[in-house]
Amino acid sequence: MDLSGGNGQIWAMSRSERLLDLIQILRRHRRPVSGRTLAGEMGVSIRTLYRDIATLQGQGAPIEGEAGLGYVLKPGFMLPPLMFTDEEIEAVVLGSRWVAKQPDKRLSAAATDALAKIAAVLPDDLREDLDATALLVGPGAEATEGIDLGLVRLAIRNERKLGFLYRDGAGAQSQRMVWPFAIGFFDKVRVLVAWCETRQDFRHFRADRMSGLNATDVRYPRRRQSLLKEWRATLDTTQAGRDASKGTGR
Amino acid sequence: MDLSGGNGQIWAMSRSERLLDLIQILRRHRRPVSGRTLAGEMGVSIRTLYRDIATLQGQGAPIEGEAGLGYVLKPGFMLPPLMFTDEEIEAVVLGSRWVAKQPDKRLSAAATDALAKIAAVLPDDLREDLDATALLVGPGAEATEGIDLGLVRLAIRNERKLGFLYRDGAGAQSQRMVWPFAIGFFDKVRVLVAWCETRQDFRHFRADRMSGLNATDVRYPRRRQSLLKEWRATLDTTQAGRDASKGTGR
DNA sequence: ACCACCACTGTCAGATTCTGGCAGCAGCCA
DNA sequence: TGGCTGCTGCCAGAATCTGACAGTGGTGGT
Repeated sequence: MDLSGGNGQIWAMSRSERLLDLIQILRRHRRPVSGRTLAGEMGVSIRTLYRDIATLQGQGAPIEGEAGLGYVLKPGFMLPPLMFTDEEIEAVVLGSRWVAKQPDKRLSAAATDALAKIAAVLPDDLREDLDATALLVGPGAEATEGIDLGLVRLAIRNERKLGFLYRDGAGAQSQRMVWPFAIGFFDKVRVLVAWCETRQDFRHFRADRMSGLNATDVRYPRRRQSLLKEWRATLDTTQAGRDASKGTGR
Repeated sequence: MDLSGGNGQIWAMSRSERLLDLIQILRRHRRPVSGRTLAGEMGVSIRTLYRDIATLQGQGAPIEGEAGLGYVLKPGFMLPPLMFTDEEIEAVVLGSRWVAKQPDKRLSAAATDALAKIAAVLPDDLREDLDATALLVGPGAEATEGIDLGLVRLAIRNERKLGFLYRDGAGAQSQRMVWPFAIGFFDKVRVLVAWCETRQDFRHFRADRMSGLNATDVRYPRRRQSLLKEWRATLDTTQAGRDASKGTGR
């Protein structure tokens, strides 16, 4: 039942579990960590730690060690072994293909890469099944947007202010400076959800009406999570819980 | 680089690799296989085989053994450890959420389950990132279909004939018997691609115009893969390669 | 009832692997 | 230069894995 998500069991780590833990620990520190520290945190000798690191690198984990500094895990994440139903894989692959067809180039490329990685480890028969089961959204949804949504996603992740020119439904232009915290993918259009400094309120902006994007380095003074929560609360009271996102299950 | 997709290396299997191999072997045989056979196929003693099976079961693998029969792996698949970029996970999760909002109940449920499994093993920070990054297609795409697309997918997977009533664009009704081999997910409508016995040609059918589904037990006399290939060839000559599906990247 | 076959468990010695400590080399920084 | 660090080779002891044997209980066929 547990599937090696085992964080905090009764200390009987069987190497392979320890390796996953190592990655988890590395993820937490984003600054270089010394081998000795890591070894201490895992209750293991330095020598063994070196061996573990080597093993992980051998498996493709992007861990980099530099003398005099320590270890850094390049952004990324190792998914432990997971059991999926045929239909679950089908769903995941179908979804990824949809994303791969989205206009957002960076996301699209990421989806393609993910697909390749998944396909690489799939048994042949299943791969063939999948090949046949999903022909994707063709031309239809290719809304053309003048801006790079990848930059917007970056701004969201780093909690930076974002400036741009917005043309509203009536065609009126206005200059905006906002605190972006979420993106909605709708049928034909993507929507940025943000706190608008100009209007001092939550606003959403259709990506195809935005232009002149200006990704600043200025961090906005709130936590993204709390903005999101607050915004959702707003929705609940005004729209009677029209769920915009159920999230990953919490 | 290789990531334990290692099939056929120079025999230095480190248990964990062997376990993955075991699952692969089990997948191939869909009828019950005796422990002795499995042990032989992996070049390992029966006792060890039993231990390996126990380990896998302990990790959540749906392997069932019955005395007098052998072992069966309930349909499903174990994904080995995989490295993903942040953006790749983002893409996969976003895609899965899209699928989760699709009208096809079974697929939708599968997507939700897959999401739960992925979310369960994600470190907290990443999970929060994802929570914020994708608000999904809201009401928009909920095309109502009178048929259960799950049945259609099943017929495709098992290569069974499918009967139904079709109402074409002009409103004319007709009874069809087809060999289904693919489903296309378009913007607002899902499309079944099949060889139509009535018309003796490839046809596609909008799901919202189908009714009176009759999933037969009769296997159609062609391989799904070859039908798919042939159909694609048709497309290439008539439509100058309007790609309907690039597949998993091979 | 009988038998062959099978899944499954316990035990135990030998093989295999893992681990920790030590020594040594090389790169980075002050 | 010295201190810190990554990294490798080596080796003995610890931990784990493996194979063989013995035994239990369930299933299907004759």
